[in-house]
Amino acid sequence: MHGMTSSERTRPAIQAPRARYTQIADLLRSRIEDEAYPPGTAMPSEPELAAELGVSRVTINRAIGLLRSAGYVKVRRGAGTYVRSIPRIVRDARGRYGARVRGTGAADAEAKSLGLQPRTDYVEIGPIQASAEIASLLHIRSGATVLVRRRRTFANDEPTQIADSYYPWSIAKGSPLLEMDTGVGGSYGRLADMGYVVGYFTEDVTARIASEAECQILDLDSTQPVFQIIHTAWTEEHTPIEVAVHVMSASIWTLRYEWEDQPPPSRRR
Amino acid sequence: MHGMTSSERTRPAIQAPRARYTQIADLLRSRIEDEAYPPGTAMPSEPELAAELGVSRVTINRAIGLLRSAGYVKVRRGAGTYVRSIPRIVRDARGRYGARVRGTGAADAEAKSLGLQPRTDYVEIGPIQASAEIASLLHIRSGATVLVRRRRTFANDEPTQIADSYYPWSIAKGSPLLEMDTGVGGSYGRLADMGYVVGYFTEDVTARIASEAECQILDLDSTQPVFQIIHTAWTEEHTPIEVAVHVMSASIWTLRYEWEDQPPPSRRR
DNA sequence: CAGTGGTCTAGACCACCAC
DNA sequence: TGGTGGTCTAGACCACTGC
Repeated sequence: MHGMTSSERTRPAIQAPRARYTQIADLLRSRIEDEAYPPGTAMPSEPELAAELGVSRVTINRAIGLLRSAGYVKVRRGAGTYVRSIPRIVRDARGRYGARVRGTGAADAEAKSLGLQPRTDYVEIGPIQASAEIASLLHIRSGATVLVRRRRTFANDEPTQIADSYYPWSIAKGSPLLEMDTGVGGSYGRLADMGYVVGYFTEDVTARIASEAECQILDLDSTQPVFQIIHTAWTEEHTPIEVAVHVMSASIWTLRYEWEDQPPPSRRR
Repeated sequence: MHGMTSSERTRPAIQAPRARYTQIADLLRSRIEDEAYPPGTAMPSEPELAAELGVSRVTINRAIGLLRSAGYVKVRRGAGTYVRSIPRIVRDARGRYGARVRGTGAADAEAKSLGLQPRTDYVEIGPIQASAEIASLLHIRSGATVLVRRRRTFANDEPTQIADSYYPWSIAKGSPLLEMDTGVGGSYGRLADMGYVVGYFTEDVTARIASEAECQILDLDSTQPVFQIIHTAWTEEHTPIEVAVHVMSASIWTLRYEWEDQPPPSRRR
């Protein structure tokens, strides 16, 4: 079919039962893994690939869409499609929030351990009205005032994470939590100073396709999956004192958890 | 543009800077959330929607592709596109593996608590050659023999999870782990009988687009994200005695973790 | 057999980037 | 200004479903 004659043996067989665009995605993926297209370099343009493989540009575009979802390539509009080169970052929940290691920079430490240049930007620190969801997580009434600390973290100037923390205003009002630098021991240190000692943490992890806003902030494609972590710090008396919502690209991060094998505590939430 | 005259006010405005297919996806999503398209029912066909919204069928198809990725709808080839109705299932890692609660059915208990009809199928139980990855996780040499137990779990006959557990053959050989029913206390109970007592667990969580094989087994679209959990059971002496790989649809599951706030143990892996 | 969604193409227009 | 990717369309063919 389609004028395919003697070239049948020389060009890769993009035919047959499986959809062409999936076969092409597999082919391009293998070229990336073999470093025929090395990390950081531009792939051939879509018209070039279309000509090489004997399909329309739309089909190439769709194949590349699969590679984008999987995080293999990143498109720069008008400039070309580039092979990605960021290694995975491990987020060790327990180490991260372990009493010893705390500081301003759990995320920064993770990035640095991989030889990446970390940075954290604060976007907003101040009181707001709690959304229904945040209020429910903090066990306060919807619309009550909460302190929000919105941060963005970067590795080699590439955005890696959105992290928004919320505290009941009754706790945060007039405290060092309103400052950008919360000092030695970080926000949990300051909470402890005020008598709110963390007893345990919970995290609820979901994964979903990134929203449009998240794509903007994290520089993701609109078809890439993200992790959303709802992190809650509880006192021993089972009062939530902080809720943090983290959103991060799933293709960059691995989440690590660790726990002892023992009967769960008598508390039940 | 495009023959749009007096109907401009009556039909939704699909125009303007944003791509049409994203606007259409938003529109359809809101109709699903408002139950204009109730759960379990068929959406209008693609040609119908194309006529209603004044766009080509390809554009409708692309919009529906977004809803599929997000798990809002499920397509039955040749029959139509149906609104999804499965609730989220929470997987509490600690409770799940807590020494008290163990049995054959952690996944089953989770499903049952939501009023869903659980089922677990065993696909394979027997010795195989370890892949490089599994061997590395079990701290044995690549190609060594391991016992694999491959299971599939279901809720209301819909597949929810792939779970493959691996044990060093030196431990598993001739043991009750070769049986389908491992009895009271499950596989960890039998390991303990043999002197391999679990000290702690680790889980490495990633999320990615489902592979073709996983789409088949889990009845997913090829653009939907899945969780992959690498679960390892360790003795107090830091020897891995079981590795389990779980793959599950991200749009169905929420993963829950909980831990005490204390300095991490001295061990470091 | 008619209707459904899956895929593909050629051609087109656009916004954006780099030169 | 030319090249890049983003999007859209009309028309087509296909496999599959259900009657």
